[in-house]
Parts: sequence; structure tokens; C-alpha cells
Amino acid sequence: MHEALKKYFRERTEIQEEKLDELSPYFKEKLVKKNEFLLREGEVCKFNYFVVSGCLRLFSVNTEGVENTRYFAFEGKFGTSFTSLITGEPAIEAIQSLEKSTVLSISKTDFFYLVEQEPAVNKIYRNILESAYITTQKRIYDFQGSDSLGRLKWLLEQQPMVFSRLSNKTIASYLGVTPYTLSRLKAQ
Amino acid sequence: MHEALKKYFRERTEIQEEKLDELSPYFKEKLVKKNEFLLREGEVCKFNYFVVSGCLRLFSVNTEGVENTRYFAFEGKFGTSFTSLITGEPAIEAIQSLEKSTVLSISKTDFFYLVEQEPAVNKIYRNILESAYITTQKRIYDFQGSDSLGRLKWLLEQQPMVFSRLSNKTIASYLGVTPYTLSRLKAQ
DNA sequence: GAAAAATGTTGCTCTAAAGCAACGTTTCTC
DNA sequence: GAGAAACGTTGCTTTAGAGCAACATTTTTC
Repeated sequence: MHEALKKYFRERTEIQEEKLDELSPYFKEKLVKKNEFLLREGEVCKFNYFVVSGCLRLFSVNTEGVENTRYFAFEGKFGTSFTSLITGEPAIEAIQSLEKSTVLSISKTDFFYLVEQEPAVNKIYRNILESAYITTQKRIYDFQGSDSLGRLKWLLEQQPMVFSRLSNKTIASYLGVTPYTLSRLKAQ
Repeated sequence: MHEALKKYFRERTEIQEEKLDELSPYFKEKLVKKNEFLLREGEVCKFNYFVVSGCLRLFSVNTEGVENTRYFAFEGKFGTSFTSLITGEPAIEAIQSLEKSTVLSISKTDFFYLVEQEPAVNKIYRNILESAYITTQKRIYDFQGSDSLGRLKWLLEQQPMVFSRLSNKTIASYLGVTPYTLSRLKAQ
């Protein structure tokens, strides 16, 4: 198993080294080009991805063609459309690589099998869901409560690396403003 | 244990009837007046609540004094500030009853003890987190993608009972619009 | 590495929703 | 059940941010 994923497990569970090696074969390394899609809107999501290097984003395109980004998964994070993975329904969001990336993929079947069978994976899954809950709760309050400058400052504080690695267009689609507005805000 | 909570467990797990009776003493019935607070912003959350009848809301007040509602827990749902419950940090949201309600409360300590010890409770917790994930993902896309009329229609579709049971002021604080705007939108 | 494509900036105009005020209606409270 | 307080509606004004256009800059492609 890739060292980065071992680290992820060790930091969150009491897992034995042998157990880590047992889990290893479930995860397959995959190289992803910049802008490549791992999932298209409308497809059923079949994999969970752990980002070793690079960055993925989850986004959806509305009826007017405007992109809407919900989440960035940088190195050391899991990223997938859990909603589609859990329900088995077609995803309402796409997964795209924003940089040349290396990910470890595990199939939906294997993942949920391990969640049931391996206490460490059960714990990891709980941990992912808890983190997602916390992140989203904060996002809802911070976004609904403030104007676009406020949201920009919030993102600068929470995820500064976004600004050095991603395009303004992408950041705008996360903040829920047009690239015009973002450009003007940054001039302050 | 209250019949409504038994039903909740039966619908989501393979639990034995004797096990339900074993879990019963952990849940204490509590009557809550309309507008009563179960948690104030800034307090550490110590309980998880299952709503037997009535309705709770989770909300926060921003620096300008504007209320911001994130979630309504109607009968048959768990409602608490999981973020504070999980992290042990002071809550950034308050829990308030919107109607005369009956809830079953379980302490944080007991709850997480059961999550570790009882597979059924582990499953229930996972289920709560998964549902929260799915609901919030949809909410983020639907809110960020559309204008206030679109959000109103979305809420009408997703949770119509909100409109018959809650005040316009409360609904406006959920939709992220002023009560003026909501009043005008409804005139269409 | 030159041409083409995508991205970023800035001026101007337009619009959805906020803010305020005034007034009607419902609901608490004792 | 009478008075007070909270809530809801509607007209008018203001404003943050969208939309368009034109141009500058960076990135991709062959």
C-alpha cells in the first residue's frame, strides 16, 4: 500500500502493520491527466479515490451551463461522489482532476465489504463522513451568512493553497460568484 | 423505548427486540416548550435528540444579527449539533424547538459508547451521517445554482410540510432571503 | 516557438434582492 | 379578552453582483 494511505490509516485508527498489508491489494494506483474526468454527471459512481498527489474537484453544471464546485480533494484526502456510491443512483456531480494526479482507487463493492468486515475501515469511513459533516456545516453557515468578499476571505483562511494551485475560474465556481466578480474582489 | 424510535431502528438495522429493550434506558423522554432552546450557540453540545413529535431547528446568528437556519428535524429524525458533539468544541449553532415537542435525549458519552459497542447503533450513526451527507450535497448544489425563487420551489418539493407548520420568518432564514423577499415570492 | 484557445481584467449597464417605512394581521401574555 | 408584541405585506429606494464587450495575458497544441 502506498505510504501516504498507510499514514492516513495510522493517524485515524489503531491498525496493525500486517493488516495494512492485507488491505493493500484492494487499492489500485491510477495516473490521471490534468482535466481528466473520473466520473461524469449522470453516471453511477463505482469507485472511491484516495489522492496521493494532485487534486480532484467535485462539481455540477446547472441548466444555464454554469459550473458549481462543491469540494476540492487535495493529496492525502479521499474524494468521490459518496451520494452516488451510497445510493447507487446516477451522480448529480462530476469528478475531475485539476492537476496531473496520482490516485488509489478502490471499488465500491470492495470498499463497503471492508467497511462491514474490517473495524479499521469502518472507523475510516465514519471519520470521512464526520469530517464531511463538519466541513459542510461550516460551509453552509459561512456562505449563507456573508457576501462574496466574506466568502473569499473565509476560503483564504480555510484553504489558502487553493489560491496558489487553482485557476480563478475554478475558485469562482466554488465561491458561487462569476469570474468577473472574483477578479474585482481580488483587486482589494 | 418509545415506539417511534424502535421503528427507526427496525427500518435501518437487523436488530433483535431484546436488544431494543436493552438500549431503552439510555434514552430519556423530555418535553420541550415552543421556542425553548436545547443548546445555545457557544455551549458544548452534550446530547443527541430523537424527535418523537414536534420540530427542532439548527441555526446560527451572524455578526449583523441575521439568523441562518441549516436544518429542520421533524418527528422521526435525530437532531443535534454533531459538529460540537464530535469535536467537543463549543457549537457554532443553536438548537431550538419550533413547536411544542417531545424528544428522547441520549448523552454524548452513552451515544458514542453504544456506537463502539453495539453494531446496531454503529449502523444507525453511519446512516445518520450518510443521510446528512446526501441532504447537504443536494442542498449545496441547489442553493448555489439557483436564485431565490428556484430555492423556494426546491424547498416546496423537498419539504412541503415546512410551509404548513413553520413561520415565514423561519423559512426565510432557511432559504437565505429576507422575509420581505419571501413574502413577495409567495405572491407569485 | 508561433498560432490558437482559454483565462483574466476592467469599464459600463442592468437586475434581483436588500433595506426602510408604513400599515394590516396574527399571536402572546396576564 | 384587551393590550402589547411579533409577524406579514407592499411601495419606494439603494446596492451588490451579473452580464456584456473589448482588450491583455497566459496556456495549450502541433
